[in-house]
Amino acid sequence: MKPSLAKGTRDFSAIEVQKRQYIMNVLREEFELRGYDPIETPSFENLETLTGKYGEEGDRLIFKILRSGDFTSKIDEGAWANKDAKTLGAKVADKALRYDLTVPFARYVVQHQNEIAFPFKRYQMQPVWRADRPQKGRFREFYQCDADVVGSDSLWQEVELIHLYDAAFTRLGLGATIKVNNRKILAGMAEVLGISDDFVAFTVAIDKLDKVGASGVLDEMTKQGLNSTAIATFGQWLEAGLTLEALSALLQDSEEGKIGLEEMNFVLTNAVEGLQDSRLVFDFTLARGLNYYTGTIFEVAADGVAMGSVGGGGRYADLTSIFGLKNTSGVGISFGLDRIYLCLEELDLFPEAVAGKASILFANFGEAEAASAYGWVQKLVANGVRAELYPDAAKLKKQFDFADKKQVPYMAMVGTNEMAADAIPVKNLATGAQESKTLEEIIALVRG
RNA sequence: GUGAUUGUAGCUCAGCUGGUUAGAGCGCCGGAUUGUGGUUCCGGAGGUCGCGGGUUCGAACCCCGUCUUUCACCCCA
Repeated sequence: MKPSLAKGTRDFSAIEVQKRQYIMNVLREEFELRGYDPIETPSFENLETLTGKYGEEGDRLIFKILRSGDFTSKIDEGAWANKDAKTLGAKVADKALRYDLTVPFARYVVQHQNEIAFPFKRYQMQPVWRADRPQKGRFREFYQCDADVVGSDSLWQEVELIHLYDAAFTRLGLGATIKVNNRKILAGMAEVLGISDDFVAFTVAIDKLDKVGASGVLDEMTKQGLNSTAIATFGQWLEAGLTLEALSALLQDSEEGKIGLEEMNFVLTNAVEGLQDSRLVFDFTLARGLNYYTGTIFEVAADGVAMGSVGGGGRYADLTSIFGLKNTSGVGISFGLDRIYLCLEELDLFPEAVAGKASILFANFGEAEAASAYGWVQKLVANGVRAELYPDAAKLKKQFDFADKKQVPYMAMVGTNEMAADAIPVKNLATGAQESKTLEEIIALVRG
């Protein structure tokens, strides 16, 4: 059988894992500095925990897990004959791989509500799965690194999360534009236009502004069947420019819209203080597809790279109520590890040091010599120096080739003459220089 | 889900208009060279031409289906 990977998945080799760990270490430090604690949840959940949380499109992209028993007996003939995928799906599968980290987190909070102290701040770095078609920067298995707070309505949380984004991307050296909006502003616009019932279609159209332009957005709205006078009015708004100032006049008659603007102003004025390298911009076209967002929403684009968003998030006032915990508002952000990786790679921003540390390989000259060499290896390892013995008494050429390929910088030669010696020949493989060294000298040399 | 695109040795790729036994470079294994590598030279192994069907005297090449790759749309990190 020919080995191959499942669609949209990847293997990670040593250097890639090291680079990924570098990113995760930065994120972990920034999370923990601000009081977020780590949790983990299972890779799969009950199907009903996940369905209906991500919108229609999202439901389609959930990876379902086939029931392990005799699922065929649970299907009645009528449903099978109708080929109704939705009903059949629930019969055939009752578990699913997690689609994001937010919904499992909401489930976690409700289930552990008596053990945790609110406001509860957690971070989580785990893979998620989506049954999407792969393309640039899009995989079917990828990592999200999330920070969320639940149990506080305070807008200071939003401010902190913006600073968290800024601090992380600044440290990674990745120029980032943090776009923010507020769902209540969008809702207010729909309300004033009298198209609240078509809110989703409205946001989908608006979201395309930078891609298709103003006329494209209006065409899209027409295609979605929105009220034509509303579309015309919105066209005038677009022409005049939808700044925060303009919106405060336009949304006078919407209570929700006014609240949204208030919130947005608070977040913006407080978040610009102490911002490092990232740009923070209000973007009224930012909508986000996940339908559990209710207030502030975030999205981060990396500067200088053509890549989808490298992060996103927002406030969800009521996500836990689906699981039975009311009046508990949460807000959180997500870092897209895989896309951040691609950006850092493309812009050549990984530091040299992520590659493996220095180490030393002991050549194997035979049974007795190997035993002596292994004694050296043990002493070095005990002193925190990466050392290993070549396991077989192979030809030296082969042992050197191995060291080269593994990029081991030093090789030690414990031959018959050195078996009892206090100092042994150590060769620098890059320069070819060879010198006799004691244990202390080797420790100093390899540690650099 | 829609529309394109890709698949030949471990890797990167040639392979003419359909015509004998499908090639190269790199890598791998062995030797020149039994305790000092990277160079060089010599030899060797390695291929169901993604898979299934069809057309043809004959298919890596043409047709259909399918899987896979990459890209765009939708949506998203």
